[in-house]
Amino acid sequence: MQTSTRDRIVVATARLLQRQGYVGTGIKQIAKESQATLGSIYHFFPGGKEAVAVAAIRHSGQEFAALLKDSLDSEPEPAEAVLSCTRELAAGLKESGWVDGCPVAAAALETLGADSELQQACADALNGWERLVLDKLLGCGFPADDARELATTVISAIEGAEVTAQVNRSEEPLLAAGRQLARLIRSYGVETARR
Amino acid sequence: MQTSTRDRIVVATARLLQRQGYVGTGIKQIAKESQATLGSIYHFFPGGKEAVAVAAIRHSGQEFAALLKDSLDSEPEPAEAVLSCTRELAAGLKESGWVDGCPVAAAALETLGADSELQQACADALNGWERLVLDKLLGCGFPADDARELATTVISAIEGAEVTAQVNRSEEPLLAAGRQLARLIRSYGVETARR
DNA sequence: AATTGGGTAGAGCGTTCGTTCTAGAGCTGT
DNA sequence: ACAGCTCTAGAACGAACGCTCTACCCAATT
Repeated sequence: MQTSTRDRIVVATARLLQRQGYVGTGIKQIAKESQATLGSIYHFFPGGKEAVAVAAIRHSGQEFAALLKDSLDSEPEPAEAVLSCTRELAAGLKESGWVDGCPVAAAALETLGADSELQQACADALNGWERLVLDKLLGCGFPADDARELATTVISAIEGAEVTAQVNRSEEPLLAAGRQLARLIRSYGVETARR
Repeated sequence: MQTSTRDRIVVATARLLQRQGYVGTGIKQIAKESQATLGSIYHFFPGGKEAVAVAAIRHSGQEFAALLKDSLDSEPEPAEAVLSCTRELAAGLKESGWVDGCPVAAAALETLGADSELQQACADALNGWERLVLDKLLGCGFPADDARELATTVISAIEGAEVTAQVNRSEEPLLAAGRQLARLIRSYGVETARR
């Protein structure tokens, strides 16, 4: 057995949350999908369903952060980097049959009212991604205020574009958002000095 | 009795879907909230839960379209119009305790896999809103290609910014998106001739 | 060899789900 | 007065929910 049971549970839950949200995902489905049993799940996560979901969201947050970081680092210019990022997301989304969108959006929207630990985990994930974009912009010489506002806008727009792309089963919204975001970033006319 | 039972069901369901999504909303909760009974619900909507949800999403789609149209028409310049729109959304979101976000996003994300009538209703709503923005841009003299790509980007960005704002319980993401979208729109340098 | 305890296995608890069903209330046309 | 209709009312069904519980496996420790 290569991967530990705990990891299998987390990974399977992450995918299920991404596709069907929190309420739509049952503990027994997690058990089946991760090849674990109820006993194992409650052994590793005495907190029950919510605890599993929190771990899964944190996992998804880090996983996507790694992907985002790679994509941002692959291009020196931030405008180009964002563009390449949306292209990657569009390709992945299409490949999954428009099913694997933002890994936290569905769960986040369902648990908004009840400031739970789960909701906090979603917020953390989103803010972590935003910080990656912010750092990229700062590293390219953007003024702090501009960079901050741009970073939140970039993450928000990508988030929304992914939803739109999923609903319309088309890469176009994501690609359009990428092009427009690149244009927006370039409009600040910061010549990237370093790197 | 002012409003008909059917309308009460649709309106109550729309609000519940907006806040807790499709799976998170139960038929019995709809009955309680709308002051109807199970009998009434199944009388007006023989299709069951999904039929109620479809009607509710369509209702939400039109309602938000009206709000969007008013907001867009309140300003001659499209950049200003989008900005004012995000301000309105931010205010409403805050007022609701960060709970009343996009009325279709939650439901849309949960039902992505199963190309149901519900998913189609969500897509229709989104596309209807996009069309309003598109018409505004076209009416202000934007070239068709630019207008189309801008419209999808505007809707996507607002959508995503609303989610980000909800998760962070802050108006800032929505306001930042509004400012940046306005900047983006202005960057096309189209002087609005007519009107 | 015996014991311990982390991990596995799943039957079963109480509750809630969406739906169906029967019964009746309130009105209209004859 | 009566039949025929729309709409209301909620009990009851099977299925699925999250969770608890006991029993068991097996490698490491004594």
